[in-house]
Amino acid sequence: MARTIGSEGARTEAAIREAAARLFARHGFEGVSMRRLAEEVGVQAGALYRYFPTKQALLADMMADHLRRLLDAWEAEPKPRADPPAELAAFARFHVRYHVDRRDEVFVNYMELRSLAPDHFSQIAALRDAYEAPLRDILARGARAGQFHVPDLPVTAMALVAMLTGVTRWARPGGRLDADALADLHAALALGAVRAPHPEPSCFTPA
Amino acid sequence: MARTIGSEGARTEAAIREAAARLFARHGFEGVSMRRLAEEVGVQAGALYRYFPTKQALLADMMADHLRRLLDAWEAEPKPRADPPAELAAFARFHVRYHVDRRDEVFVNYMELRSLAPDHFSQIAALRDAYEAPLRDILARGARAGQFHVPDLPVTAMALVAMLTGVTRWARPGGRLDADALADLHAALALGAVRAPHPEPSCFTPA
Amino acid sequence: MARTIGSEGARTEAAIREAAARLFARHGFEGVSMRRLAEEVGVQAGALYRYFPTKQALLADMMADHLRRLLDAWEAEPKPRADPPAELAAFARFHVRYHVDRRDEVFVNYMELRSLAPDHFSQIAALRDAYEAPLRDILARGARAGQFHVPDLPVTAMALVAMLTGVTRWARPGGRLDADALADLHAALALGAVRAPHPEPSCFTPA
Amino acid sequence: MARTIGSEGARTEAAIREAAARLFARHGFEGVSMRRLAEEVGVQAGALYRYFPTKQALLADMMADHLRRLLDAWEAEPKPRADPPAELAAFARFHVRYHVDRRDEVFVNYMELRSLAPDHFSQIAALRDAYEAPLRDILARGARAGQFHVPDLPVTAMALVAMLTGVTRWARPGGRLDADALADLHAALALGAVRAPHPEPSCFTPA
DNA sequence: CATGAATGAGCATTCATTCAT
DNA sequence: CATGAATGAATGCTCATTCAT
Repeated sequence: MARTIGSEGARTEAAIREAAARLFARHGFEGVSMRRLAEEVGVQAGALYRYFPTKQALLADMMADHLRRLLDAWEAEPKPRADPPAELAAFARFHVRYHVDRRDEVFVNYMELRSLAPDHFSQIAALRDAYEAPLRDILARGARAGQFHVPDLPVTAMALVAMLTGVTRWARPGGRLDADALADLHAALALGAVRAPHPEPSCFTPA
Repeated sequence: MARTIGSEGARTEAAIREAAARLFARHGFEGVSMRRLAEEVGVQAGALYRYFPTKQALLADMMADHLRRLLDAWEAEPKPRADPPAELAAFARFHVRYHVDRRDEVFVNYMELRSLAPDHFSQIAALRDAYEAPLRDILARGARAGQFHVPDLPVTAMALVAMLTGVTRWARPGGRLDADALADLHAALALGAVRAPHPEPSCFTPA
Repeated sequence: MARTIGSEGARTEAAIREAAARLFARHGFEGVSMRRLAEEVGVQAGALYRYFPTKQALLADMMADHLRRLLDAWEAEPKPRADPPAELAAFARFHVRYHVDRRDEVFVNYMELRSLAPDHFSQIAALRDAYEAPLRDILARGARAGQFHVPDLPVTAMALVAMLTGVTRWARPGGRLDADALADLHAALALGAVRAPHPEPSCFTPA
Repeated sequence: MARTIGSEGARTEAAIREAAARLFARHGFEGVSMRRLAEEVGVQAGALYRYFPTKQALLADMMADHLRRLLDAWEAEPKPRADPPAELAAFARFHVRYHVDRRDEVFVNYMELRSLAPDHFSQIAALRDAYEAPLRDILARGARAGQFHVPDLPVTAMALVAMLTGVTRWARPGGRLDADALADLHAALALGAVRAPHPEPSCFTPA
C-alpha cells in the first residue's frame, strides 16, 4: 500500500506539536514530562527525540513557528491603507480573532518566554518585535495626523497588545461571545484608548 | 524564659517569602526547587518545612497574602466619590503604581494560578474577584451616567485589568519612566478606552 | 524485529524480586531503601520503577505471589485422604519443608502485613485464609471422628500455624537438622498437640 | 508546692516508654519518627534526647526492660515443683497470660530484634535465652522421667515458644476468649505436643 | 521509525539529631 | 526540663535523555 505523502513521520511530528501546545498551555512547560507528552501522542518517550533534539528545542520551535504563522497571517490579511483608525481597528480585530482561535499556542508563547535559553529567547523576541512593528507604525502615523493621542509610543503599543492578548486568558470556545464579537469589542476599546480626545474643532473649522 | 519577640523564626519566614517571590517570578513555580529557594534564604532545604508544610502551600500563602494586601491598600487609598471618570483614573493609577512596585508578587499571582490545587485556586479566585468588583462598579455607574460607553461590562473590565497589569511584564525600576509617569499614561489609556465617544453635542446644544 | 523472549527485562524483574525478598527479610520493609535494593540488583534506583510502580506495590506483589505459589504447591502435593491424623502430619510436613526452603519470602509475608495499605492488606489476608482453610477442615473432621481433641477450632489452627512457621525464625540451610528432619519433628509435635488424650481403652477393650 | 516523687522527668520517661511500645508495635521501629513519638508524649522531639541518647538506645532499653520484667515475673510466679507436666502447664499458662496482657511490648521484642545493632542484640539474645532456660529444663526432666517424648530438645523448646507467643498476633482485649481461657487452651496444646504417646504401660505394670 | 531498558541527576519531603536559649 | 530552629543526610520517586535492538 502506498504511503501517505510526508509519511508516518510527518504525521507524528504534527501530532507532537499539537499535543505539546495543548499540554504546555494547560500545565506549563516544566509541568509536562516527555513521557506524558509521548503518551498523548501514542508513542514511547524515546521516539520524540527523532523529531526534536531536546525538550527546550521543541518549545523554541513551537514558539517560532507560531510567530511566523502569525506574521504570515497578518501579511495575508486584507487591510485598509492610509487610514490609521481603520488600520488600528483592523489590527485589533485580526489580533483578537487570531489569538482566540489559537489559545493554546498563544498562551505558551506569552508564558514560556522565561523557559527559553538565551539564544532561543532572542530569536523569539525578534519575531515578536517584528509582529508589533506595524502596530507602532499605525500609532505613529495616526498621531502625526492628529487622529490619535499617543504621548508615549512604546508604552502605548505594549499596553494595547497586553489588552488585546488578555482575552486568551478567559475566552473559551462556545462561550457567551464568539470570536467576532470579542474582536469588535476589543477593537472599540483599543481605538478609544488612543483616539484624540477633542475632535470638537470639527464643529467650527472647515479643515 | 521567653524568646525575643520576632526572633530568628519570624525573620526566616519573611526571608522565605521574599526569596520565593523573586525566584518564582523569574523562573516560575515549577522552575524553582526547594533547594534553590533554601540556598537563596541561606538555610538548608529541610528548614523551609518549619514554615510551610508544602511548596504548594507556600505558593498559595504568598498569593493570598499579596491579594489581601492589595485589597487593603485599595481600601486605604483616598478616592474621589460619585465621579466615575475620576474614580476610574484613580483606580488605574493606583493599580499601576501598586503593581509596578511589586512586580514579582504580581507576576507570580497572575502566572501561577494554574499551579494551584483546586481548593487553593478557588480561595485565590475569590480574592481576585473581590479586587475587581469596584472596577466593575465604577464602569457600571459611569455607563448609567452616560459618561462611559460600555457595551459589555465583564469583557471591558477584564480587558482594562489586562492592559493595566501588562506593565509588569516589561517595566523595570530605574527604567525610562517612573511609576507615576506609567500610572498617568495607563490611566489616560483606560479612560479613553471607555469614554463615551461623542461629546460633540457640546457644539450644538446649549446644555 | 521482535526482542528475544525473556530478555533483559524479565531477568531484571526476577532479580528485583529475589533481592527484595532477601533484603526485606533481613532488614524489614521500611529498613530497605530503593537505592539499596537497586544496588543489590545492579541497576540505578530509577530503573526499579519500570517494574513496580511503588515500593508498596512491590511488597504486595511479592507477598501475593508467594501465597499463590504456596497454595499451588499444596494443591499439587500428594495427600492422604479421609485420615485426619495422616492428613495433619502431611500438612505439617509440607508446611515446614516449604517454609524452611523459602525462609526469606515467608518471613516477609508474616512480618510485613502491617506495611500494607488497606486494599493490599485485604487481598493478602484472603489468600492466607484460603491457605489455612484445609488445616481447619482437617482438624474439624478429626475432631468429629474422635481422633482429635479440639476444644476451640480457630485458636488451635492459629496456634499450630504459629508453631509450624516459627521454624523460619532460626532454621538455617546447612544447620544441624535438614528440612526433612525438621518437618518430621514438627509434624509429631502438631499431631501430639491435638491428639485425643485417652487411647487407654486399648488396655481393656477387645476393639 | 512539693514535687511528686521522681518529679516531672520520671513521668515523662514513663510516658515515652509507653508511647514507644504502642507506636513501635503498630508501625514498626523504623516506621515511627522521633517527632511522631514526641507528639504522642506531648513534648518537642528534642526533649526525648534528655531521656534516651538515641532512638536505637530507646529500643534496646525497652526490650531489655521488658525481658527483665518478664524474668522477674516468672521468678515470682508460684510454681509446682518436681512435676514436669504440671510445670510445663504452669509455664505455658504464665507465658500466655503475661504476653496477652502486654501485647505491644511483646510484639516489639519479637519483631524488632533485627533493628538492633550487634552489641544491643547480644544483650537481648542473652536475656531471651535466660527466659527460655527453665522451659528447656522442664522438658529435659520430663523426658528423663518418661513423661514427655522429646526427640530434639532445642527444636521442641523453640517450637513451643513460637506457638505460645503466636497468640499475641491476633488476640485482642475484649475478644471472644479472655486471657485465662487462652492460657488454658494453649497449655493443653503444649502439653499434648510433648506428652509421651503411650501411657499404656500403666495398664500392665505395677510401676 | 520506534521500542524497551536504563542512566544519573534531580525532585519534594522527612529523618535523627544538635544546641543556644 | 524543655523549646524552637536548624542541620545534613536520606527517602521514594520522576525527569530528560541515550542507545542497542
